[in-house]
Amino acid sequence: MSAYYVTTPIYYANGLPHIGSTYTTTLADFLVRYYSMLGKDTFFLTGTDEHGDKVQQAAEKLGKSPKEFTDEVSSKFESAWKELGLNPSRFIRTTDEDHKENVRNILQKIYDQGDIYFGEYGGHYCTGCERFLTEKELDDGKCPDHQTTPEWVSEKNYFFKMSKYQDQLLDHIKANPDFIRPERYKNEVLGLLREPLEDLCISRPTSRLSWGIPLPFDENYVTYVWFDALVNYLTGIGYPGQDKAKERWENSEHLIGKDIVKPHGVFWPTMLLAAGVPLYKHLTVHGYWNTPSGKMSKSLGNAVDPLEVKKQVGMDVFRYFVMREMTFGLDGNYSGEALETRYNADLANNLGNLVSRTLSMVHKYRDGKIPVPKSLNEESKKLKTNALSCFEEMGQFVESREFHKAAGRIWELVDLVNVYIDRSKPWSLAKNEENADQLDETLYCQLECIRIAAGCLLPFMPDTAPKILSFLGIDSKIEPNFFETFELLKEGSEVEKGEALFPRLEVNKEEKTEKKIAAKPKGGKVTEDKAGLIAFGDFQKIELTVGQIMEAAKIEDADKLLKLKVDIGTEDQRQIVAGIAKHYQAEELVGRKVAVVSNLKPAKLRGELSEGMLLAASDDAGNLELVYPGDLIKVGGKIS
RNA sequence: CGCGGGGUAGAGCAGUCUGGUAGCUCGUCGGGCUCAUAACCCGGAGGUCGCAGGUUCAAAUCCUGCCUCCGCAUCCA
Repeated sequence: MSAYYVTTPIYYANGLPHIGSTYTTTLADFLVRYYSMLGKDTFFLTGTDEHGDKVQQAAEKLGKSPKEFTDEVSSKFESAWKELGLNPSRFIRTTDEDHKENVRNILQKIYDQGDIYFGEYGGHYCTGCERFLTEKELDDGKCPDHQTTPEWVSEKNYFFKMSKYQDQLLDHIKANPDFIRPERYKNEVLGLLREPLEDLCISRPTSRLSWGIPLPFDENYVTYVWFDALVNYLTGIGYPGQDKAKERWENSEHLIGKDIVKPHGVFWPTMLLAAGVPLYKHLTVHGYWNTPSGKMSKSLGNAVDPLEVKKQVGMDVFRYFVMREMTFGLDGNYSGEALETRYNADLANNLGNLVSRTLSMVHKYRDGKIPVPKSLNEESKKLKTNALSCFEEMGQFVESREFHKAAGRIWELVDLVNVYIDRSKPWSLAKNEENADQLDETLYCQLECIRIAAGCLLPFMPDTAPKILSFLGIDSKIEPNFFETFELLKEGSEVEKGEALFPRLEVNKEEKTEKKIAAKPKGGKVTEDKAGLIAFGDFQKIELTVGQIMEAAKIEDADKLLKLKVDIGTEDQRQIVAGIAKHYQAEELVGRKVAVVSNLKPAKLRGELSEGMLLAASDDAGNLELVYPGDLIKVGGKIS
């Protein structure tokens, strides 16, 4: 029995699962389920990354010890995955004792062989941020957050001789084309390796950061980020000591998002080479989920909450959607509308309806008992051929990590059955007793196809697929011949009528839509009718307030933006960033009354928080004029 | 000349490495069927593949130049 070992990144312990981490973890869960079906010994690792200054600071802010803080966060992660039906074999924490020990052992080994040295590290240190800023972060030589000039501080630290292993890694990548995939990311790493690698700073002095794993050879330092975090992939399976660990490692796959290609594609393999550990087998990289209007981010508040999605449509639908919708490796768009379209088209109309119409016919024409045909005609044989190759062909797409095509292959079969039914016309056959054999044949082929499709669907939809199989009177334990025979369902066994698997979602009925669909996370969505008109209720959602500009200033480096402080009658003034710098000078705006959209979701523009927008009129000639509410209504007055 | 990713039917996207009838989903129009979740089936309309050059018998695909959109502060897949 061969092994399969998959990991997700360990998630940093200062947030909660969001669409990205849920996507990665879902893919891992899918792969584990798939390879388990093939009879492999699978292991699935995820967990939390708990050391570092961010965590230390976050804990301090809450008046907690780092350990208390990470205990809470990591347990939230753990229970969230459980809630979402994602079941790792181990949930690792970088604060776990075996991990700390493992990290120290590996560090010691690499240190002993001379690949870690003590050196000087210099940088722009901002005391406000309590960290080094990169050249890029500096804004005209100053810290963008504190507007202070950082001090040039040099610090002694330990460095890992990454450069020593650069060529070895390059050779490995060239010799193993699927080491990093999809190809675009392999090319990215090859690009990084074209330049000489700098050695990696792997420590922080305890005087500055105490929340970490002490270096085994110098207790005045803790290890910083790379060894702490990446080594978890070995600790998770107890490498090298534990049984099976070696075989698992030989069949390991790291699943990551495209933002952390460099640490996983460059740092980690060189670390492994230094540690004398064979390299992992695959690094599989996926793209980002964006919203139709741009990137998703916590600070913009448009991030999708997976637990909310689960509540609305269920995890199976989410799983299917993310795997089917995104071309693996590229970025994809996540929207309630797209989800709704997939749901109705693929799940309700095709799959759900196919199951429903088939079961209904078996009940109507054969009293709910499965009939077995005497022979198959050409049409049925063609269908059978497609069904029997479905799992294997899907598997080929899974192997190449083209999940969208793997899902698509199942629907190729589903579509084919719908066409088959239409051509066979069982409802006509049922009218004449002479056609009983043909009717048996048609119904049986439908049922067998549904059985196989549901089997293929198991890793995609672990709740729904077993349900379909149970409708057919079989359990979801996959026998070795499950996908190889077209004669598995037994004559006379009963099928259930089954409830609708995926009730259609009604489009353009605002209330239902808002309730059922995972749309934009807050505020609901505005539904336009065909003439582009919105309902009065939609308009009412917009809160307009009379405000007065108290301060105005131009934003550096932005030719259109002004930063304004606006009094709208509330206790605190609102900061609003407005794109009107081409039409108004900052000075002339102070004191001016304006109409403000006061319940707009805050956004950051050029790093400045904007908590609303100003109403302005414009024409094709490029003129723009702020809407002016007049003198009668005081600041804070409502506009409607 | 900062880095990276895009620009292909009304919308969303494949296809580009490995040139050779431009494909998928949704929408739309017309027809069919009635077993089914107003579903399913058939057919049609709709594209100068961002622009301009070049290589080639042949270019969405290779080469050159240009235009344009998006991401690159913390966080984060």
